[in-house]
Amino acid sequence: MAVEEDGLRADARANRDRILEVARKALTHDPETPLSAIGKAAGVGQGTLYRHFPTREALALAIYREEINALAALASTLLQKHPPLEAFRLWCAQLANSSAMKRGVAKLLQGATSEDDKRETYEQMVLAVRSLIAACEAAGAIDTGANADDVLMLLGVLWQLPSHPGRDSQSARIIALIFGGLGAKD
Amino acid sequence: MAVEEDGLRADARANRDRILEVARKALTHDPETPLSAIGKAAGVGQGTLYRHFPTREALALAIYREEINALAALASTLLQKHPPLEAFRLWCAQLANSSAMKRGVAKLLQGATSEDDKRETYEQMVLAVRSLIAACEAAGAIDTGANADDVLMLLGVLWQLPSHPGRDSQSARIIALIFGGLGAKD
DNA sequence: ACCTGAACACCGTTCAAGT
DNA sequence: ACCTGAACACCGTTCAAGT
Repeated sequence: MAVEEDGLRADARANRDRILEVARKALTHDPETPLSAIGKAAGVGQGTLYRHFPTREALALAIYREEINALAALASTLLQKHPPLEAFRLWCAQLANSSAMKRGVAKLLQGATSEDDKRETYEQMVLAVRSLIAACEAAGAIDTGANADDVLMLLGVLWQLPSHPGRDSQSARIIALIFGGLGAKD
Repeated sequence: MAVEEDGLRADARANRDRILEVARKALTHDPETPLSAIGKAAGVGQGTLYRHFPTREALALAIYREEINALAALASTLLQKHPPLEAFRLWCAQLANSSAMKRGVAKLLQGATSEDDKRETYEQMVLAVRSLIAACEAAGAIDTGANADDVLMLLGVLWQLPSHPGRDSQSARIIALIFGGLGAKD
């Protein structure tokens, strides 16, 4: 009767979820928390942690996947409720604020094209940016010809900004710079 | 009679130089080369390596410091020989091509403001960008009010680009985007 | 089919002994 | 004043034994 959404046995799924929950808190507090400490805090053996997430990177990816999925989905939502350029701006602001992931995912945007699960996550983000660009172009709100990969690369610096007093205003300035590069008509 | 340029004993200086030389090759080949392997390859004991460079980051910083100094110095050289906007463009192109450092220094631009030696290196780069911006503004070649930290942050992605077939053209596109954001008149 | 936890390997860090 | 290299500590990874 148990619903097995992903073919995992119930206890395995429970372990997986518990690891993710513990790891999210631990890694946002200190990105270099020993995996052994996470395993212990989650109450699972070393082997269990390692089987679910073969590497530290795989663990980080699993943690942030939901958050990235939500961001990607947000693009079309915003496009339905707002004029294209406004939607794009709101999306960028949201991206800058999704500080939970911070530098954890910055690496994804770097060597992104290597492994499969990385590529998949990265592609979602590119598609979101591409749809926002396309809508703005169609509305004549920005110049044509912008490359989604390039823009995402630049937006990626918003995740690399250290958290300091002027962080929010710096984000705003950087977004304004990028929109200027896109030829945004405001 | 020995000239001690930095107060180091002759053998200590020789060791330091040898470590840097070996480390440069090893780390550009594989950024995660064990420090112990570098020590062995340089023919020094573990303790010697560790005393000269207390952390992996300190070693990387020492390696790239010359290269960064050269880049920073290049700004004023270019400004003397070319119109401001042209100088800025050439400088960015050079920055994109200084691939020897690649991702090694990308971290510097992130949490840059933490330790002292990092800050010093980072400041050099900011000053270079600031001088280029100021010259362009004075010549009316770009809009006024751009923030050097922001621009350097964006230029930093040029160091994060993975090396793939279209890398050079992507660099050029990204630079063009940034210059568009600056309001460059071409 | 999945878990545990001891065992192993590796690497960064220290430090007593040397020159 | 600087170096060596063995010793230590820590952490990622594996695997035989369990349920």
